[in-house]
Amino acid sequence: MELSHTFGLLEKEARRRRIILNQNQKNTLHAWFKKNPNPDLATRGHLAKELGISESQIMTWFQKHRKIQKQVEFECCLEEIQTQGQDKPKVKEAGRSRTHFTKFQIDILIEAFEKNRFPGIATREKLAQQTGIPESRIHIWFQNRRARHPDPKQGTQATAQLPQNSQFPALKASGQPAPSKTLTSSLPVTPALCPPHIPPGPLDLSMGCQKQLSKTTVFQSSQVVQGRGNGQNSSVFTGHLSPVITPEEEGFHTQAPLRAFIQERWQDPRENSGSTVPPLHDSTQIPDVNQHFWELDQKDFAFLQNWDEWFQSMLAEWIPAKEYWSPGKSELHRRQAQHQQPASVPLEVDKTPWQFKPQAFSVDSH
DNA sequence: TTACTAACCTATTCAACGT
DNA sequence: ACGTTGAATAGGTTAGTAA
Repeated sequence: MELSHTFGLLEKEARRRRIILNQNQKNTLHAWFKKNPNPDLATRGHLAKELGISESQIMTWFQKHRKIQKQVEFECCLEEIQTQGQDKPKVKEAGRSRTHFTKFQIDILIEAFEKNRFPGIATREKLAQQTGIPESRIHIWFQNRRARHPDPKQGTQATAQLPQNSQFPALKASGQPAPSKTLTSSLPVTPALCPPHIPPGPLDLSMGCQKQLSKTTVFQSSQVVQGRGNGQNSSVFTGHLSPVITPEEEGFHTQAPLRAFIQERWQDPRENSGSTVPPLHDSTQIPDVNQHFWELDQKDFAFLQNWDEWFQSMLAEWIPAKEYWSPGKSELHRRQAQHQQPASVPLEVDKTPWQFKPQAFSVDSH
């Protein structure tokens, strides 16, 4: 099977995740929301059947709209307070029903969790089938599990604060390379590989570029390799450690933290990183590709060993740009939106240490 | 190109339930 | 009362799609 076909399947699977609700569905949801903004599981299930979408989508929709409603109410409340100095009664919270998982179900979930902490929709749906638990509950279960059972493979990272790619000017400003079939070890992937012992340098990179600094203790590498070079034509890789190389069904558009993914692959990158459901009819290409990447990962390891050294040099290079980080994030976004990039910030990837990378190579040579 | 929004994430908090 | 853990919320991001 052609690699492109394999990717086609992955794309199809990835796209399946985004479903546009039609007007009828929206109307129904709005009607239900008016009646009860906090439908219970049974109601959501009923709605899901009625509308022909999944219960978890119903849940997401209601979550979103509760948020929106709260915001609207808050604004109204503010107005009222301003005009009358009165407080508004709180919205009554709906009661919670607790799902009781059997040992059998828990065993299946734990097994799946150990294989893959970030299951995609296909995996979750398969688990739902296996266990009889609604997919949305499985989603929640994994969220809770991740929160309460930190990955031991990740070690201590309480101080490992590095900016997300999305806020990282050297990466963001430079943009992703144009889609091509050439697989370059481009640097967007690099921040995900930050060692946990980044010294607190004079330039706090968390400033203005790390969200929720006070709360987040683990660098979220989840968005690091989410380029858009994965659309219709994507037999494309940006970042050779990108999840796209995995047969994992959500690999293409995954938001799962890449760190975990990489670490899993570091253990045995030739293995599927944990998908219990490789949705490929013919995945024979994948191990070859992964073998290819495994060899490249060896190069990356050498790269990582030099991390501290060049990170320091990068800091030195960037210190003059410190004022760039001072504005809040919104300010940063505003500047980016207005293309007001400070001259002191390395905008071209070629001028940064990010260029420290293995050679580009092609994956479609056969 | 831009706005909207579905889907996803982490962190935190609430609350049901078993001990 | 307390610990465990399912559920919900807050606040964020990415990326697909329609306007």
